[in-house]
Amino acid sequence: MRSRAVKGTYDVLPDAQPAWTQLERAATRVLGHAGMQRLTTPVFEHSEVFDRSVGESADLVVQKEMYRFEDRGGRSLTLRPEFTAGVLRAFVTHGMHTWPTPVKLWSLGPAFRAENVQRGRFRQFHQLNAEFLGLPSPLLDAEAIALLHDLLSALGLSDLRVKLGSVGDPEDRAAYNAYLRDALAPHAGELSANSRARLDVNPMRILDSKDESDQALLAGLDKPLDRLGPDAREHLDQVAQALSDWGIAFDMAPSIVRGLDYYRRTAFEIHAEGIGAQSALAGGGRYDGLVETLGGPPTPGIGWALGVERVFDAMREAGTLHTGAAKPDLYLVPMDDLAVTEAAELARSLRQRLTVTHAYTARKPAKGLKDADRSGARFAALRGERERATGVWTVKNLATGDQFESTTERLADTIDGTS
RNA sequence: GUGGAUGUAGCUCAGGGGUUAGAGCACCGGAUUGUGGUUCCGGGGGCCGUGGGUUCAAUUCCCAUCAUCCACCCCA
Repeated sequence: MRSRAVKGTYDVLPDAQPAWTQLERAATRVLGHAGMQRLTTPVFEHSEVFDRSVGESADLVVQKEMYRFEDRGGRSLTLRPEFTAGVLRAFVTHGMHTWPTPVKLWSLGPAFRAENVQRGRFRQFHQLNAEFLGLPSPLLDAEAIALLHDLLSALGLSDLRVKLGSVGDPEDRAAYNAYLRDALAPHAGELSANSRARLDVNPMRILDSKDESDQALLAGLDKPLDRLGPDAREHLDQVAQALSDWGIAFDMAPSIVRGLDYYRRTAFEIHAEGIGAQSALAGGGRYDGLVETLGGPPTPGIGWALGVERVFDAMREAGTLHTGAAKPDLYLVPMDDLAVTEAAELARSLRQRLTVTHAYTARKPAKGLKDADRSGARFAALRGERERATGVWTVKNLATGDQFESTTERLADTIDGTS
């Protein structure tokens, strides 16, 4: 029995819970005000859902890094490595194409990838995901990016870099891949091993390489953005125009690419400084055609996912992350056995209005007040023979040291009014 | 899969081939049989990650292994 969480997983202790509340509230407000609705889907799906969405040319690693298992009925199931496929599966399952367009959904929860861990990267990690379905309009792309930006701002993050690009339409991508392949093939021997493998499968991914000689070879070549078809170019320009109109700063990213096949046209990422090598807080893109792949009607869509752990990391750097376990309003200290019963009963009745905890055994006042202090309570109320004689509790404001007596009937009012 | 760093108390860490391994914080008790935080005193807690090797002797040195962190890789 190893008393340690599985590699790449972690416990969210009471002290860290407020951050999750903070995130959930911000999302509910910012996304909710845009008419987005919350959707919760299962953490696992039939493996086929992810296989179909991932596509054929995606790196084999993508397959390898999925947590996949057989259940007792022999079904192949997979823990979701991302949200999009499951959300779109639900879109199809529930016939959401008949809902008013666009359908705008957000989700929050864990996802799973069997990767090696490092700062900002876990095996069970969490994403806040958003999908905007049913319209090809560039306005929807801009809205998606703006909402992501607004949500991060609401969380206190201002030092952000928005990178906007486009992977083009499928035919643009095919043409660009062919161009890259032709241009690089004569220099295949100079490419890194990884990039050489990609030359066949998905040459665009070579743009992601950090290898210096790879980048040197790429330096003189056109970027995907240089070779967009007129439609994709027009789409990107309109997204950029909308963002500019709305005052959202961004950088054009000429060589932004995606590992998955289903992306087309708009692709974007948001990065933060100061949180280590894994600096991408969120990323997304347009995936017209994916719903169809999953068995639904042809439906355009765009979406993004925000990495919760990385966002918390950035918020910690920015000093905007909420921390601290919840503390009671009042801590009751029984000073004899009869008072123990009285404290339990009083706590129960006061809990309609206040957060109340108490000692479960008789305590000397010094110990009881120490307990109260450690609980973080604002007030302590003590009860012994002396109080019982007059039907009161001795109440002490633990911050100021002020002390007074109060009947059980008035206790809640007294403390409410003093806070 | 690769590289580097680190594994000693609940936490953060110091130490060092030689008898019972230390500090701060935290925890428990006492000073305090009706008053917390500050202070003082005392106490409980450790297969010094694991296995092997060298040695009269290993927590210390060596090797392996596992784990953690950071980075590479990868990144839906």
